[in-house]
Amino acid sequence: MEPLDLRLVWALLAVAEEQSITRAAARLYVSQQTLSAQIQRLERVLGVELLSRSPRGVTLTAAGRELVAYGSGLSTELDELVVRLRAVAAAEEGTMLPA
Amino acid sequence: MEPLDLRLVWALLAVAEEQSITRAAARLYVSQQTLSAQIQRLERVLGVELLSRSPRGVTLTAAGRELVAYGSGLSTELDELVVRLRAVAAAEEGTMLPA
DNA sequence: TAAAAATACTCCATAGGTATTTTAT
DNA sequence: ATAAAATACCTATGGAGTATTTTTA
Repeated sequence: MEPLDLRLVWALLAVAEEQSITRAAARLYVSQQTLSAQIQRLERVLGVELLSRSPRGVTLTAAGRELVAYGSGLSTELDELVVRLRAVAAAEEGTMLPA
Repeated sequence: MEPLDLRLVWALLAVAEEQSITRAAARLYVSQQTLSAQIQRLERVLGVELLSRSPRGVTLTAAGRELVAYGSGLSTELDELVVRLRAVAAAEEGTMLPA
């Protein structure tokens, strides 16, 4: 199975906040077309529609809201994880005997 | 900041189980060189050494063990998430009125 | 000195950009 | 008619493979 690309989840978070692919794209410094394709890629990998499209713009589906909720928490968790890893690595360095 | 690529984390899990890049590579159907590069990429992104290398093979650093522990749980969580998303999507479909 | 991992290189898949078309109010 | 998203097409970055070299117990 194709693995979940977290960049695409972060992209969805931006779309959710802006309630617009076009505006989120600007904020992410990518083109509207690219962000649109990213969301489609995410939907294809998950096999689930995340956005309802109309010429007025986009709204989250129930699955989209669920993923946004999970993704927000995950984003925080991963940031904390990286900090922890670096702390652990630094501590291990400290246990090395001087050359 | 460069985003964490989960495929690389799954690769580390395989290396941890096999305690060997070469054997893990075989299990993942990629070359030893590719898997070696993947782990280096992961280490570069995180800014942390995950493996201690020697001609005898590899062993996890403290940070490597921490990431393996976190990654194992995450793998399970994400599988469950996908199942949940599909269930939610199916339920929403059900609420649509027939055309 | 030999096994395990790292490096050098080549190639190709795919993510991203630009131009354009489609959609539905 | 118009503003938003989708599609078509092209390009280039970087991930994967093969051959080879390096490492140290």
